[in-house]
Amino acid sequence: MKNYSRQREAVSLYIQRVYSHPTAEEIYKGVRRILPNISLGTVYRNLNDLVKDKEALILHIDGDKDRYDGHTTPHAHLRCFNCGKVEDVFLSEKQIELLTEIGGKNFNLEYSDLCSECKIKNKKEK
Amino acid sequence: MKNYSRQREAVSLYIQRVYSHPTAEEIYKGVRRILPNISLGTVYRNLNDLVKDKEALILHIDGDKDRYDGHTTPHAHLRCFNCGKVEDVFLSEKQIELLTEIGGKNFNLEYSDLCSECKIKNKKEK
DNA sequence: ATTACTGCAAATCATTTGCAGTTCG
DNA sequence: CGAACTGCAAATGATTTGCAGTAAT
Repeated sequence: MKNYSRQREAVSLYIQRVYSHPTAEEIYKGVRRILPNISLGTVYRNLNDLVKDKEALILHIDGDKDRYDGHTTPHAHLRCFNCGKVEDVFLSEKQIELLTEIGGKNFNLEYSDLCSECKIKNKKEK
Repeated sequence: MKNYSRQREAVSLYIQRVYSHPTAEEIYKGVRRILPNISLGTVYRNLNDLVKDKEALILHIDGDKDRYDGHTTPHAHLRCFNCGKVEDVFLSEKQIELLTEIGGKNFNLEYSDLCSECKIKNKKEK
């Protein structure tokens, strides 16, 4: 039977509270403020469990460090090629329907572009 | 100035000829039949160059080994959760238009599902 | 001749894993 | 108690990199 440890709960809570698509290392740093003795290995183990239980998404966006997303309702991601940030891109019902038509329910859609912040900065510089 | 080595040409040719979305290791094995002394490091370096020059796509699909795709016209990918194969999913003009509307031209769309082959096997077993 | 590229082997570094001890039910 | 989980540190393995030599222009 499953054993919901304090460590798992803390990791789960952390990724639900945050919208920054953090790496394991970042989650580790954040959760350490609550559980100062948690180890990075435990963070990885719990993230993997959460992904298996479909309570989190793992994003293999740039081939560097993996990122995690505690929000599992369908949406897309935008990776900024200026600052590296990963931003959520929300989808309408119609868009979700069309994506599901192409290849099924389990889709993963990602873009590289400037994020909204860098787009604004970019305009000002002209 | 750029220097188009035999190694680069062989790697480029290989990924253009093949539709299997090979890993660097697989490309290395394939290219070694033509250039027996090529090294894995050189394969990686040339793949990275090809990606920079937009002559290839790099696919970070399952967080394991990266895969490479020599076909850069817009299409999606289906990763089979039974056999692991990565299959091309072709898109209509209309679908490409929709995807471009959501987040711009540089999109990357991927599904997990059974591939066409495993779907057929699955039906027979019923 | 000069610059770009190679093969080789070692380094890197994100992630996983083995183990002895701990916590949860 | 027994199973599931932890912290720690070491192992793993894909990818990158330094370097001395080679090839392309």
